[in-house]
Amino acid sequence: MSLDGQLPPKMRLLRAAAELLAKSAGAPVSTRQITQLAGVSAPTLYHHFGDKEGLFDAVVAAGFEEYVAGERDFAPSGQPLEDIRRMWDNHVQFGLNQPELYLVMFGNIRPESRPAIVADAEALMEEMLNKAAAAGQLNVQPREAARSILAANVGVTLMLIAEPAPDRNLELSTMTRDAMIFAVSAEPASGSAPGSAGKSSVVVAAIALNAALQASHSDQLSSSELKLFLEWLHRISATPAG
Amino acid sequence: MSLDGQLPPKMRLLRAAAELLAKSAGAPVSTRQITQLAGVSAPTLYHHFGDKEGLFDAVVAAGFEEYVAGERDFAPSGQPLEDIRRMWDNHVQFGLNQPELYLVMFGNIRPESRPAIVADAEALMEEMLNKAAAAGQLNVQPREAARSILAANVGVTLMLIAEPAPDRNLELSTMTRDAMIFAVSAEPASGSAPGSAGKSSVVVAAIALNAALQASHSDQLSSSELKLFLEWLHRISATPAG
DNA sequence: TCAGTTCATATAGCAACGCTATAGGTGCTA
DNA sequence: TAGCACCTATAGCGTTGCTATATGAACTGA
Repeated sequence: MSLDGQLPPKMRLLRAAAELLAKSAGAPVSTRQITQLAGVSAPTLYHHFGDKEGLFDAVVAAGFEEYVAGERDFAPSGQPLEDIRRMWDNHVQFGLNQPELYLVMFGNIRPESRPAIVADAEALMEEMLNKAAAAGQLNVQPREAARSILAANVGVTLMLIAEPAPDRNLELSTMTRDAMIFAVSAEPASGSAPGSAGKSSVVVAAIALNAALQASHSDQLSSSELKLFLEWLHRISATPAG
Repeated sequence: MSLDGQLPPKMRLLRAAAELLAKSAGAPVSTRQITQLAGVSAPTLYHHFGDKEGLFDAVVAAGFEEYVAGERDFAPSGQPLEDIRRMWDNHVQFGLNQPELYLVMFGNIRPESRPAIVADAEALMEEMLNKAAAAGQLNVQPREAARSILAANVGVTLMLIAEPAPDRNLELSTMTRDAMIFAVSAEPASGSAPGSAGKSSVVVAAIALNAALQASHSDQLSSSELKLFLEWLHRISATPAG
């Protein structure tokens, strides 16, 4: 019933709390559950963490270290904006992997206690944006860009967490990500996208449609179809909505 | 000590809960506090709302109605994208005015219960974006644009709530707002467009057409023409680039 | 070696919590 | 007036976060 008897009680409490929190689906986790799973009695918790909240803060801090480690993990690609994309995706993935922890970290932020984490997360992203700025790829100050991108990143992740897992559509993330990165960048990562793996499928679809229509050789639509298609388009776009 | 004795107990409970929640700064609010402030005894709460959570859900529902009313309040400017800006600002202001309520509404969303509110908020924004799409001002589908904009809007609002009030810099909001709106809008301010190097006017028109057709008032195309058009569009956008 | 001190854990229990079994009062309709 | 819903209150159950107090283990200095 209890977690490994070998670890010190402090660690066992941390792991028990994290485990129960992850499984709790939002329901409150009691100190009695935690201490029982840790194989420890009540006062031990208060000796080490002072508070229930203190314990949860420690869990959050541990989770945040894991987050930071993940954000630093990959090798820099040499293209700062591409690295920002990876940081974004990594952030989203962290949230989806540990939704309860994420909700505590970013969903419950109140002015009196939490923003230290937010500030650190911002600093992490700002660090990367500084490289982009140095390379002349930014049209706003790195700090503002970092705050803006992180805010959008958090919002997207919360939205995805709110959706039932089977319905989750990660295109929301890639689309918002690319919109934000483009908005702060000085030069559009234009058509010849470097390592074009990162392009959103919306853009791909748009380019595909464009190409199909421009090229009269399209084998998707016959030339007569195309002619009709364009005629309809014209008819409709010349008409006020309604 | 008790709220107006004239209102029915159900209302008094709602108001007491809302008031205590607003003042609580994140600390939990007990049913005993609520019932005492409402001048009512414990079982009354459970008679009307079943649960503590039921009461809080009712508070949230009331808050959401207020939010929706605010989002519909202003007269349409005739420029859909300008209206989207106002919706964004209104959203942020709502969050800053009632941070505790907002955190419950958007900061604690879990897949099992909450997303109804998110879906409604998305629908609200999608409604406005449909007008933009019909006017040919969008380069993505209104639903995707609404989800993306709302996600960023929520993220920004949470970030601003997390900051101590004196330090709040609303430029984070305006900057992110304009970035998102620009990213989904069809008309680049100048030069080349987002990630697009050429989101052609054909694409924009196609999206506009799609929006107009969804509204189904269209007498511009016969229903058979419409069906064919949508089939072509689907064929084309399902085609890999190049 | 051994008292003194500090650290770490346990027993037992308090006040406050969410909630409910039960019953009494009120205003209808017949 | 009887009967019946509806609404509210008294009292109390089990659980919660937390603590007053005590016990054992490990280190310290003389």
